Amino acid sequence: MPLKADLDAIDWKILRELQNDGRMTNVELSSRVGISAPPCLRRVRRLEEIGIIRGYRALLNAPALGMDVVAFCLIGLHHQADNELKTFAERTRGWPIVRDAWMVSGESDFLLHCVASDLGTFQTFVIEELASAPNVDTVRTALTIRRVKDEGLVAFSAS
Amino acid sequence: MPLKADLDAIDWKILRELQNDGRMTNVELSSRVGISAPPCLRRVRRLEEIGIIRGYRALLNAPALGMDVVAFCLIGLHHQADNELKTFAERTRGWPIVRDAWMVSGESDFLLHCVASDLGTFQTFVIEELASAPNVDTVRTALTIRRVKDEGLVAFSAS
DNA sequence: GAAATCACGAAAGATTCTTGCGCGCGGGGA
DNA sequence: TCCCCGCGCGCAAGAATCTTTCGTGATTTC
Repeated sequence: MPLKADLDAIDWKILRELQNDGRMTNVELSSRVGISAPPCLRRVRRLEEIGIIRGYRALLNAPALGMDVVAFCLIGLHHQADNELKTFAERTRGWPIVRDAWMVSGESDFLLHCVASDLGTFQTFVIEELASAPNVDTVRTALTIRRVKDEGLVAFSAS
Repeated sequence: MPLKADLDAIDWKILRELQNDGRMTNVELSSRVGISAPPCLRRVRRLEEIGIIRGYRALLNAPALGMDVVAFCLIGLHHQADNELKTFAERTRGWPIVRDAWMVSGESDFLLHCVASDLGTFQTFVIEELASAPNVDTVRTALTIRRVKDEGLVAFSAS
């Protein structure tokens, strides 16, 4: 997985299109980026193989699935030694309510993106699991009201 | 977009599979969930039409694309009247560095997920755009060190 | 109990995927 | 300058997939 891959303008167009619609057919994609289907497919395969494209995901509507609570938690630990950080990171992977987690620098050590069916479930999780976990010092919570912007991870210029 | 759709066990399996691999072919998907291809495709189309599936997205490797800085910003506003919130929400949509944004309740009013090519770009954005924006009171920043967990938005039981 | 509704699965045509191959373009080296 | 080589595109064809149509069986409704 090279940290710097040489991508031309067509590669960037492919990435932009697949970030907007990851299920687009290859012929549609090739038409949009201006080449024929076979080289387009070869480029996509290459981008997958070198790790530029990490995978594909359906985006789900959490409220419609009965997941009414989306929240972020900022966690501060008592001790930030390397193995302590790894231990907590491993713990987050065992909590289904935690969907994404980041180790961060700043006022907190971890940021957790949480989804739960209702407020009671989330509060129980925060009190009985999160705040009770070893080495956890502070837990700050931000309940989401609504999503305001939802683009892919990488921005593309308007070319 | 009904808030409560009636989904059976097969629908849930479909959602789980497509959340893990949104580009899976329909025959592969139908095989995994245990039905034949035509009804499987009809179910996927239905899930898309009623808004359970919001779309599909390729997941990109930001560092490999020269995006070395991923950070979260917690924003507090001076005034939280409805039109003030809408104004700031609209502003976030015009900032390419901001990839996702949430309106939140708690100590802050907004949480921004930001991606930039380097620290200088990000700092310039924070100082000259974010903190300088009208009505912005506080800006707290958490630079990410690494991603610790990365699942889809919705958790599925092990069935 | 009869009729209607619903969803599944087989079959077939249309579309897409995937591979193999020939061509043209651009970059060294004699 | 000319030749050779490597790279990537696009055509074409076979394989796989998508998508629709239709018949059947199960469940529900009246």
